[in-house]
Amino acid sequence: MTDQSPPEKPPGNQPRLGEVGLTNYAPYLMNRIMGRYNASLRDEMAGLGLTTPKMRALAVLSVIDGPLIRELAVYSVVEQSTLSRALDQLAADGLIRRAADSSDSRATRIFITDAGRSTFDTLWPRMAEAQSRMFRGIPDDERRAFVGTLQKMLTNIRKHEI
Amino acid sequence: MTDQSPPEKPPGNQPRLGEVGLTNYAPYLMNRIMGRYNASLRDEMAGLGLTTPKMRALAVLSVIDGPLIRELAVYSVVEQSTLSRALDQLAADGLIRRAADSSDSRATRIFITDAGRSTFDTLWPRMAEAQSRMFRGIPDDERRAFVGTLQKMLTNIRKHEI
DNA sequence: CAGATTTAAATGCATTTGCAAATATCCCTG
DNA sequence: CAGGGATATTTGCAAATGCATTTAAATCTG
Repeated sequence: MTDQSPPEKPPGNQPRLGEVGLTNYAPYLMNRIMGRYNASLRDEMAGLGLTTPKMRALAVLSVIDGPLIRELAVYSVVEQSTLSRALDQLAADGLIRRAADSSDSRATRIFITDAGRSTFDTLWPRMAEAQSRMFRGIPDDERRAFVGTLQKMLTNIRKHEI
Repeated sequence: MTDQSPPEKPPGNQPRLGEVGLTNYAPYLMNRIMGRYNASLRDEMAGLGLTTPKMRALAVLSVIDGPLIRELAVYSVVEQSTLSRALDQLAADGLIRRAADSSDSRATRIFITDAGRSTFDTLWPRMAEAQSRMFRGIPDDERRAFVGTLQKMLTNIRKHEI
């Protein structure tokens, strides 16, 4: 990849970040916003004995019933090995339950317990608040359009994912 | 904040995540998209001896000249202690330079070196590509609106930040 | 202006992370 | 149906992370 090799795609040379500016580079803005969102929940989670991976797993499990661990890893955006250990802790705390898959004995399905659901229910209002704060002063239709764009983006990056 | 205390805002009780659905909860979508974006750059960065914190610091420094470390931490979305150590490595590799602030001898300002700029220039095309991939098939005006909303969101969460 | 308080940055340390390898099982091919 | 990959999950281990503390310097207060 030397300075002389032609770019892979036609669009010519990319503008420099300096020209785009940080605040016009979407991934930067998104990382910054999510950094704050995640940090704002950390304290609340710590009070419930949860970490980010544990919370994300619970959140997904509150919506999706009995996924495989590898599916849960994708949905909850947590590395598989990290998730494996997070699940150990959640199981030890009785918030989830591992169950052997009926047709594939390599696989494990994860189910949230009543205790897990109740823990998540304690946390959810804070997550909803955090979202409201993010969107404060942004009209509903703009918000809807924004989420619509996010959904398209997820489809784009999902190529080889679940 | 018990179940009886009135909510801060009129909208009554928050809907459950189950009702909203993961794919209508913006923070979930954003975390998932950024997880993929960050992962897609990790290999490229590893080849340049960079980690996510180091890359973020370089990216910000390519745009903002000589910030204080604490400012750089905010802009680059990296914990101050993590950044401190990332800067050690970047300095050892000659990609940045620490310089005592002239008016406050507690403070340190960080400057990117030519080598640092050139390393970042190698990485930037991949970052730009990653962004293009995210936005594939999304029309320009929708993209602009999306970034506009992100900027509003950044303002919202920025309350006590820089 | 002395003492208390705040602020900037670095560091100690226990925990967390993620890559790579190990383990167990499944599936495909000849 | 045996053997050679795939695939699901866990685990070993070194490195990275982040909280809390330390150090040093600035600023506020009476």
